[in-house]
Amino acid sequence: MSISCILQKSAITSLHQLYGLEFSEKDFQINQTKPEFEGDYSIVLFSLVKQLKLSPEAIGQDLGTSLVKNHPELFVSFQLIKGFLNITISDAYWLELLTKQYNDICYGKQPMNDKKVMVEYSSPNTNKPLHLGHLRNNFLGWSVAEILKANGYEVFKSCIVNDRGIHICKSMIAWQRYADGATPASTHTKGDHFVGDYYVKFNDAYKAEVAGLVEKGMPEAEAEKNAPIMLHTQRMLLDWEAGKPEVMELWKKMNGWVYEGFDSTYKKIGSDFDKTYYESDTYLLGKDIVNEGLSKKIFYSKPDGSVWIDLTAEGLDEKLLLRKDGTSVYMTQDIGLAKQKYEQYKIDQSIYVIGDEQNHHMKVLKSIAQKLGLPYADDIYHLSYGMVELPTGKMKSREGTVVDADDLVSEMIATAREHTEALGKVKDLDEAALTLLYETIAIGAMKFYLLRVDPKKKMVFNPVESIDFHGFTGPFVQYTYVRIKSILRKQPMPETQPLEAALLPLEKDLLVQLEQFPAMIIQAGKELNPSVLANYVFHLAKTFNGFLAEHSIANAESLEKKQLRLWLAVMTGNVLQSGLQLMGIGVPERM
RNA sequence: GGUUCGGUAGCUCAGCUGGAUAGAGCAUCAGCCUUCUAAGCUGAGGGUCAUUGGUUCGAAUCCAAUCCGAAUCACCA
Repeated sequence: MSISCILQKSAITSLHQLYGLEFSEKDFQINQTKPEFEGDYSIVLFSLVKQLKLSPEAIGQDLGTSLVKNHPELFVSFQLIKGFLNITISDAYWLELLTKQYNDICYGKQPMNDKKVMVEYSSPNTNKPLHLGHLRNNFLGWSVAEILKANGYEVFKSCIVNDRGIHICKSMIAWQRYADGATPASTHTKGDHFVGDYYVKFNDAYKAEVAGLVEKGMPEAEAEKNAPIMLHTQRMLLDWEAGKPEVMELWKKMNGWVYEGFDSTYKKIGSDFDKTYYESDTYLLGKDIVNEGLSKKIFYSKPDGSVWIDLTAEGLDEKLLLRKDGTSVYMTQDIGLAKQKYEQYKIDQSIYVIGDEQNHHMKVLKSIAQKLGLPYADDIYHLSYGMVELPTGKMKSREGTVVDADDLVSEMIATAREHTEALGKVKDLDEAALTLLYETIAIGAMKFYLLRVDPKKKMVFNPVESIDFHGFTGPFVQYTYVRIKSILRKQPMPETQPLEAALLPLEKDLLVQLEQFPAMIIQAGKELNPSVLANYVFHLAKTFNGFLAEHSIANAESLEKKQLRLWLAVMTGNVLQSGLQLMGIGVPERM
């Protein structure tokens, strides 16, 4: 239990002893004491005034005295300033924390809680390469999964690959028409980019055909429907659904190229999945649920045979679930897949990491599940994140302003190399170690940059700012870790002795922050928000650097101080490493 | 038009379950490398927390209205 929780519980007990009244956590707040005042944690007294009909000063005096009397080993003194009761925690408490936890790799991790969660993220289309938006999604999903693990959940990472449909046929048609047998290997192109290029070629050809038809006097809307290449593509989709061998073969071949490309990108950015679903396997799911809904009269048929649900009472609209020809739509298969996940993995919660443009869809999905009375309906959670924009505005594929994931990774690695070479601190490392180092820095910078903001909010990706390795960045935190490692390599650990000397303010600041790490993990898990950790880890690194500028470890005033500071360094290093790890960011030993 | 989300320093963002003089980073300016990695540290300037009203001992935070911006409201996925 964190010290602020202990303080709150103790205060509740003291208030009961003093005034005979029951209070709860909601009745008063505990804050960290502002640096300009003496003390570590503050109890805000105002909210108690009304209930106790006493002045804040009187309450503070009573409460402070009682706390110190009841727990002299924890609370050594108090100061009463305006309506704030500032409590000073004993050095013994902080020293004990350090002694017990300084070298515990698992510090901050919560015990297993028997709950199972699935986190679905990434969800690529197999007709184009991954871009910046996918990166935010991947980093978020992976990090949230790790954070949940640290909170004691059993977590399954899943991915649904959008590998079928009209858009996939588009690149297939274009390849048939224009590739003349070219392959990723023959053109030395990464498979997903190769296929993506044909998707672009399709759109160019389609546009040209539409323009041609319009020129001949056809209205635009009609031209869009009747362009030969589009009709051709639609025929191919029907052939695909009928399982026509040559279409299936082409489809498998081209998707294979894409997967090869995706695999190498995923490997580079450190994304992985416990289970991959393919839409080609799941797109027929959910039809049994439609029948169930019809028999329960939750769904209804229209005269043309299509099946709908009326959600107007929920403030939503009517939603189609089965077309008149009996084929299912996006929503139908999502309902089916939700059920499959629940049944296969016995999960208690299903988290979907999907952009906020699908808020409506996910709300409808959950609402349908609830209406059907499905047992897992309430456990469907949409982790909705905002779009990534550029300083010039939104990314638009039509205008070629989409930031490609692979390009970005290569640029970041190149920048990391430049920086590192310019500083010249690791000239003695061999080529393999250097390659690893550049990747660790580059990927760390990208992940930190995309995870440091609240996922719910849309964010601006500034290419210039993103390659800055100073300040509120991943490399800054990594660098702090590297400094710690460097010190620990050079300073032998003195023989352990009990710590008793009084803590200096900067030493205590560090301990106060280290003590908050478990609470941060819990908060990040509750909010499904890695930015909590990004902020925390940055502050901790900042505090450590400040501490290091002021106090020497090698030439500490005494052997005891040296041991204390080495332990502080070890623990700070561990916490930085764990915190970064929860964001998918690795730490180098040198940089 | 309906629904949802957002508006905090020049820029990017914290803070939002109400609490002390609103914080970081970048950018700008001024300092700090014969001692543990300067990808660092210290300091300065920079704010009508969109606007107005309300609730409260106390509001960036809660409520209402207004203004501005975004997403969405497909027999696409």
